[in-house]
Amino acid sequence: MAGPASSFTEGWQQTGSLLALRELIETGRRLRHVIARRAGLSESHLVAMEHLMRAPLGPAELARILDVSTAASTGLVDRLVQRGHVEREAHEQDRRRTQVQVTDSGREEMLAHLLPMFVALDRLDASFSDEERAVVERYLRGAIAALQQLETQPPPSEA
Amino acid sequence: MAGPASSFTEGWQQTGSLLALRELIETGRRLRHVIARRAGLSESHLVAMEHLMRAPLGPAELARILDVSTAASTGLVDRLVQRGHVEREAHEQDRRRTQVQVTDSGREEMLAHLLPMFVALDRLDASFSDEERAVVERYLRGAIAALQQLETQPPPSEA
DNA sequence: ATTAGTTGCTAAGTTAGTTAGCGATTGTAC
DNA sequence: GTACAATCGCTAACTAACTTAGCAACTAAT
Repeated sequence: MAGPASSFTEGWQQTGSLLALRELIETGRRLRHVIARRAGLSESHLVAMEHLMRAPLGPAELARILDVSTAASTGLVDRLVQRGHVEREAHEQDRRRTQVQVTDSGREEMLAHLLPMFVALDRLDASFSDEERAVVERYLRGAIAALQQLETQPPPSEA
Repeated sequence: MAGPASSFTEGWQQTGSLLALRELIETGRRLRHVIARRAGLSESHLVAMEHLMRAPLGPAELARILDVSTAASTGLVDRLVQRGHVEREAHEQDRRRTQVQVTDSGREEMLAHLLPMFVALDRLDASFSDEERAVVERYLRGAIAALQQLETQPPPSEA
């Protein structure tokens, strides 16, 4: 006998855009997994490198971003240092801290893996008009906001 | 000195929709991580359950979908059986195979975690017109196709 | 000056993956 | 029909990446 949640989803009519949205998230996850494998990295390493390429971070900041313990973050940074992808540097003002900085060679190697995806998506994006892109952006921003809200609040069943 | 890939991305103009697209993929990844944690599952378990809720699968099929070894797939199914989420059943025609079937309670528990996301995205989707949704779907399908193509072909640097 | 909190690490342990190999079974070639 | 190849799903031994607990050095707050 199906429970209430199963009954809900059985009767649920999903639009093409909604199905495509969920499939995109799943495809993005799979591609990241494939890229990590090609790069010889774990997915955590890949995500960490993507963040570090934006700006240097401390291991504790990285731990918070990746939602892992500081011990795990230390280990992860150790492995990225071993590969020559990043370097640890002393913090200018706070002697407790270090700054993890991506090396030039690390950045180049990461981009060699990520660029095909950037280029492919850029090409798709360029094939839409400004008006169309505005609609798409509004939809995607709405989806991002909805998902982000769920990250921080517990589901209704926890009451 | 920046390499060629770094120089490319430095000069790269990204549109709002392109930035939103990449941020959506990242937010989807984070939310899946959070949902897995809340459910007390690893991300592999969560992905496996999502697939099994669509249709029963054999451990070897699951291994291919998840891109893990059959040994890992066996272990994963073992743990899902231990939690009462799935059951193994003999295959009707092929005595080598088993079918992994989601239990009613497993399905209910998974949906309790996933439903808030479904509902939130459904609500967003409903706030767009048919014409707008058509544009969004075309964009998302294009993005999915582009990403799927990259899963199967090596990047240009491997030549 | 003292207390509270943060940073980043080590140690010991756990989880979930890997590779190698195997028996049972099915599929293919002859 | 027989022999061989391929597939399925598992076990064993090992590895990678995480966890919790705890610590010294340092900064923030009082």
